Amino acid sequence: MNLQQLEYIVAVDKHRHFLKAADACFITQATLSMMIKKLEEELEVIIFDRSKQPVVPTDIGRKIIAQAQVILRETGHLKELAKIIKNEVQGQLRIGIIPTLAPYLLPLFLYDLLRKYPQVKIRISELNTNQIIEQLSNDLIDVGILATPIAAEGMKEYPLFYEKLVAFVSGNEETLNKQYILPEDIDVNRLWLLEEGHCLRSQMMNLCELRNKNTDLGNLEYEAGSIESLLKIVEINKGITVIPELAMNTFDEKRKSQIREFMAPVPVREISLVTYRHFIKTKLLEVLKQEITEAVAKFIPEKPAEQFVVEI
Amino acid sequence: MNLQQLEYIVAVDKHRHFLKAADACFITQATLSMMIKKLEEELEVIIFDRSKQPVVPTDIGRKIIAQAQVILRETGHLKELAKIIKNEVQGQLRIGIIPTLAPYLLPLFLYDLLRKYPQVKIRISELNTNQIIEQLSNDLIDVGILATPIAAEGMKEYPLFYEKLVAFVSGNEETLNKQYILPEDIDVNRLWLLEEGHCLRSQMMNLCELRNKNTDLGNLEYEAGSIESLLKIVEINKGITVIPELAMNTFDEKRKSQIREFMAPVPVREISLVTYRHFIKTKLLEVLKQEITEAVAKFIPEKPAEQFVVEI
DNA sequence: CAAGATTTATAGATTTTATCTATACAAAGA
DNA sequence: TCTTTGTATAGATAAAATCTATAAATCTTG
Repeated sequence: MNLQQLEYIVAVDKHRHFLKAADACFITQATLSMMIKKLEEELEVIIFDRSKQPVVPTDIGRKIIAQAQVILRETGHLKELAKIIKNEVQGQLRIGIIPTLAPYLLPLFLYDLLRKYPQVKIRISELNTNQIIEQLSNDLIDVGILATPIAAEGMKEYPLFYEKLVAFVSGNEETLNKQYILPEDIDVNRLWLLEEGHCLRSQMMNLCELRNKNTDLGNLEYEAGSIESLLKIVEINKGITVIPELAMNTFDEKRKSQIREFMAPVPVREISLVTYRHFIKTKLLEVLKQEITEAVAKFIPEKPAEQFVVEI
Repeated sequence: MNLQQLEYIVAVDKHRHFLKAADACFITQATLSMMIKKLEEELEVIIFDRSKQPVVPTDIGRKIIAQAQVILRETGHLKELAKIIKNEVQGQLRIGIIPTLAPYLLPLFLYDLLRKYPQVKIRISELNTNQIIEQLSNDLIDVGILATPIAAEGMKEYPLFYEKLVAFVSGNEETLNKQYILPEDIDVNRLWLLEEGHCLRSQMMNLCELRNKNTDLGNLEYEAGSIESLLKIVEINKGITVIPELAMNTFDEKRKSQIREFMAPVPVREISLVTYRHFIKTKLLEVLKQEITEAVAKFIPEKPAEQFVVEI
């Protein structure tokens, strides 16, 4: 017994004519006859009385056909279900995101996304790059939002946008006199860094060609835990730091005046969605990518003519 | 999509293991993988997350599997239904039966049959042989009970029993002196016949080698419409007639004393069930045959050593 | 009542699908 | 790193569904 045979008997019941039913099923009459005969043999029941014109179902046949219709209705439901479900954005998405991005990126899209897709449950963890990679591998999170490229086996990267790096300069710094600066303009001895583990720290070090150098401005030693801390230090004390573009979104005029952009080619960090091997929540990923890209486009409208991705 | 694929995903959901599920389905793991992949492609939905160990259905997969189980349950019902129905004796059976048999045969089995198979509806028409054949051809009745053989195209005969023909002799007839008689002993001029149309009439004529002879006993001309009429005439008047064995079932002693059996080979009439070409109520026919044969066996226990079927 | 039309069944060829064996690939454990 | 476990894939084979052509049966019509 198979679903087609059931369709065939329902068609014959409907048309009361083998040829018409066959046409309706897009098969030849010969095939229809054979398939129905086969079903009858399997069930050991005669479904149609072919001696009548038009053909009529037998008493038994009517019951079989009724049940066949139930089955076909249920298979219709299954197909419908699949169609609805696959287009429906739903389920849980566990996101890991680096701390230098989280407070600036998440507010840009999260609220809209949750309102637009009420069936989607999102769980966010602020993690540094290594933690994200580990948790992806152990299926503790579904997707990471972090700076790329990362050389990690089995990870897939989906670049979202390129975020400029800019300098944030203390009021009494010499660098502030220039409109555009070069990496070389940054005095590595006056550069404040994030604490160990932040990818932005290594990017800052790479940008300024700084290797394992202890940054020590006078009597203060401070490895900042967040960009906001970095900013505060520069403001209160002296020196310079490098921050990503989105961090200056909510800057007041005072802070804005302390920003200095780099001369072309502009250093940028590549921000990507990263998934591990057997990631299957493709629909959710697609939505996430779409929502982030859209939201970010409003804040990073123009792309510099020349840019280069700073290594991690 | 087909029923097997649904069975396969249900099996994988149950065993949470492709190889075990494949064994349970009596196929190889390769086939199972391919079939499930095919279903997933058709529905455009991923049903199982194979990266997990043991494999688990996806959120979507769980819903698909649940609906698959509904469908499989309904197909189970269909098979059950067929099994029950095909063993259940039910439906309407329209029987045509010759008048020389009806009042003697029907009481022997009809009541028991209806009680035994309450789902069976029986409609009986007393018809002569030609009417039965015509009504069978026109699907006005399903089965005939009559004397055979009949040479009619498309008819199928299922012999039930062989009914002896006996002589019923008036008290003042010479023939009564013999214990067993021969057809030649019957004076055709003293033989009462049934009216035209009864097969028993032609059988009587064939038995007595009588052709188109007007039977006329003195001043009475009477073509009887029933065996009971024949008996009454013989009793009241004189002469002789031929009746079938079952007609003497309810005879009192007086009547029994007027019966004379034929010497071997004993003339019998063959009583059969007759159906037309596309008869499909085979189960009902089987039951009818069984019930009649059983009932008649109680009244016609011994079969004569030598007998011959009288032609119609 | 024979000839043609209509309807379903059947035979044999062909295409499609399901299944198998063997092997690859991936992940986990020793 | 090697072995073990679990799933996927490739190619061959077996099974099935389907097709074309035609038969058989019935019905219609001149």
